[in-house]
Amino acid sequence: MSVQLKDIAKHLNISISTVSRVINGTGRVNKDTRELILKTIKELGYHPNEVARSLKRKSANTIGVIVPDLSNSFYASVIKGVEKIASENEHSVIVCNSDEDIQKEEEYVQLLLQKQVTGLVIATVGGNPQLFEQYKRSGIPFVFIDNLPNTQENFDVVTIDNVKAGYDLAKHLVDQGHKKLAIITGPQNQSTAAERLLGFQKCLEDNGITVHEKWIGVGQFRRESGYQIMNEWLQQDELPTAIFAANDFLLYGAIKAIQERGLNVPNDIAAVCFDANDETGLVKPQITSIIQPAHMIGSIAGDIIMRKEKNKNLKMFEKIVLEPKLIINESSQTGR
Amino acid sequence: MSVQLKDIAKHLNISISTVSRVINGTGRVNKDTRELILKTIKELGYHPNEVARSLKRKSANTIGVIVPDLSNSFYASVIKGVEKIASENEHSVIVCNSDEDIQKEEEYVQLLLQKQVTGLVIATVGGNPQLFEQYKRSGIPFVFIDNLPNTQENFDVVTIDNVKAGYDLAKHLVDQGHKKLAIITGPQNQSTAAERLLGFQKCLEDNGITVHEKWIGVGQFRRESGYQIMNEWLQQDELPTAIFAANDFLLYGAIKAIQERGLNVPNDIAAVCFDANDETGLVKPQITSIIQPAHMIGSIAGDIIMRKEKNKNLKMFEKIVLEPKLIINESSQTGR
DNA sequence: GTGAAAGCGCTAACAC
DNA sequence: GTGTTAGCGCTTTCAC
Repeated sequence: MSVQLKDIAKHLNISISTVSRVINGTGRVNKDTRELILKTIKELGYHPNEVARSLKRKSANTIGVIVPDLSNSFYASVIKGVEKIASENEHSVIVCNSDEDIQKEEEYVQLLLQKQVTGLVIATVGGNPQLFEQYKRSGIPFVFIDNLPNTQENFDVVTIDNVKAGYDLAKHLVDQGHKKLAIITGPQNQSTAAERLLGFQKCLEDNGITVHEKWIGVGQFRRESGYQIMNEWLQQDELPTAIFAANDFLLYGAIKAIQERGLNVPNDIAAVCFDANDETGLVKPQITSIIQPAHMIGSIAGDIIMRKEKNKNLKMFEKIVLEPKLIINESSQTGR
Repeated sequence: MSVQLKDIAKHLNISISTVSRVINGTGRVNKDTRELILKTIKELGYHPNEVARSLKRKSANTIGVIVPDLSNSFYASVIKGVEKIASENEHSVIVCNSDEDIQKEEEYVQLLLQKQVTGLVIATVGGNPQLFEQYKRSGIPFVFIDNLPNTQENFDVVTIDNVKAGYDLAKHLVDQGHKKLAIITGPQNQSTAAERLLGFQKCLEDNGITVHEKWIGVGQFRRESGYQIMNEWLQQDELPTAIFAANDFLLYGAIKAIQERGLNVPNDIAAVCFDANDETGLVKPQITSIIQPAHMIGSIAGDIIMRKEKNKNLKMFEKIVLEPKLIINESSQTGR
């Protein structure tokens, strides 16, 4: 039962629309009545019902964000980036955690669409391309970050060149003299996982190094996967001299396995990965890593949505490819 | 223009209300027409407009969450906990990041209220008590986590006993023989910061140890604060033998300062803190820390809101105090 | 078992 | 400069 437009109108014996006008700053209103209205708004503590506004406006002035893992600092930064743009434009952000579950992801997309979001920023975990094409017809802008949809359709995209970054990261290991390289990557229906693998393979081929099937590990983007895959390798006779992980959690798991075996990183096995953002500053060994401009990815994605909202008939799709940084650290510098 | 109720009604030459009935499963509808309706809903790809529903329902079926820092894994876990309960109850979650800024926090509270959220989970950074009392009259449940509002009013609260936890953590250092203890805590208008300090002081007093004013550092809950405060101490003649930090970021910053000085943790200076959740498993030294049941805090907070939604006239406030765990690790075990 | 109609709180023509 | 009114898309009485 909060106070609403009609209450303050009644209170002043004027019409509801005049009040609406001063609230929205639209149309001309007599200066004195404006003052009076503003005053009683304060007094009565009126706040507009955003749901009613959204219904009228046909937009909730909200950006929806779907990420696979809220605990991952990369996504946390992306979200902060989106939020910055959103709040600058008086929009809010609904954050959803798909938990790397395609089903959950689809449900959230549906829900956000039903909530009439202005736009959607999504790091898909391999959702059905046909579904995305169908959503596209809703006219609500989808901006893909991180993982791209497996489709020929045009979509807005903000990402890095994962093939190239994978190549560069592998090249760094090759330059250190490594010939026995293993890779731990994520689900192959996630483009990041597939492309980073591709870059890795390409680099090895270009440098005349064999890519061993047995040293291509595929798991979820989680510590447990990295741990488990590494453990299997550690039980074999021949060990790789360097590990390339497609994200940080995979590598943390792998390193745990390596260390439990009494081996040292990097002296026994070197290690590199994507997205090792050390929030603590105390991770040992410090990880050589590809660092994506996460905050910028989020803010650009937010910008695209804002731009499309302002210019509805803008039928254009942007593919923004950002430059990541290769940070070289202990974990790839063999002491020998 | 997406398909809506009237489209599928028109398509079948029946009334809008019948369609609404089958969608909501309310009232009796002829079995055949029901089937038919369900079928065309599929065909035409109808999805209800949640905003319209929310307006009618006067609730957005959404839980709002405001946290000071999305990058903090403690809050990330809390959010996951809230989200779990929300999705079990077909609600969604709006996440807002106040960035430890009271102004931003207030704006977000206002916004969420306007968005007609079902309830609000908030880790306040010291918002105005009168404001909270005013919000309370809105009838929308506020559940406080982590930091409590500085007011006598009753509110729902899910937290730990920070005084006791602070006491226990300090006691651990005392038991290790430390007599020269320093504390780095957060803004004193955040109850966690104040209460952890209180517990620390109480413990020292109980054990006949002087609490030195000069070794009480107050900053933001950030790495930079910890770094800066520790650096100042390091420039003095006398050094503490142990550092107690009110959260993990503060301690990471302090340790950085200590290590840059060429000193060792824990051999030169022992260190403990709250909330050191090591997501990587590679933080060295491993931190002795009070670990809160973050996921549970979130899910209980969500539960309270769901309960209050179901039972509107439930005029009762719950104060849930959970037990944290004290995890003893390297950082407090002096080698001598 | 079904339909007509009111209304959720707001905005924006359109009249005056 | 101000008021009247028609919706936004849905749910829900109330008739029939």
